[in-house]
Amino acid sequence: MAKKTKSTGGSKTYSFFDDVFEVAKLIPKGRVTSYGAIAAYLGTKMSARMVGWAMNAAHGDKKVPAHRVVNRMGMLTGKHHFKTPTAMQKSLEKEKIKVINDKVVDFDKHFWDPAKELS
DNA sequence: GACATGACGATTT
DNA sequence: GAAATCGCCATGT
Repeated sequence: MAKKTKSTGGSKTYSFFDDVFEVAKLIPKGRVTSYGAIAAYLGTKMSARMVGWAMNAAHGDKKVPAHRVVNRMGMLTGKHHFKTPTAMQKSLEKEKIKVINDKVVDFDKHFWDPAKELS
């Protein structure tokens, strides 16, 4: 995490947001993770809310697969923030991830824990 | 510069 | 067992 703190000259008060982006980008295809998992990986100081908020900021960064990040129950809570409400589900289905009722099927199987995978 | 709010989660009552 | 509350930091007004 935070390999290179862009804070330098970065007028944009970056911080852990950058880390969240990094982790999000590392999510393998066909896998999903939760806000809390990322938060736990970055540190207890991080709360799931911040991760979600970070994703909001990630809106401008196409490289950030926000569609692979869902809440603890595997629900696509942030789909409303996408260009279209169905873009998120569509993207997941494209990766063989079934989504029913805005919820990821077999979330446990598709769950990707950065703390373990990136350990 | 202070107040309110936001893609959540865990703990406590 | 369910509902209510706190925590956490950044952003926009």
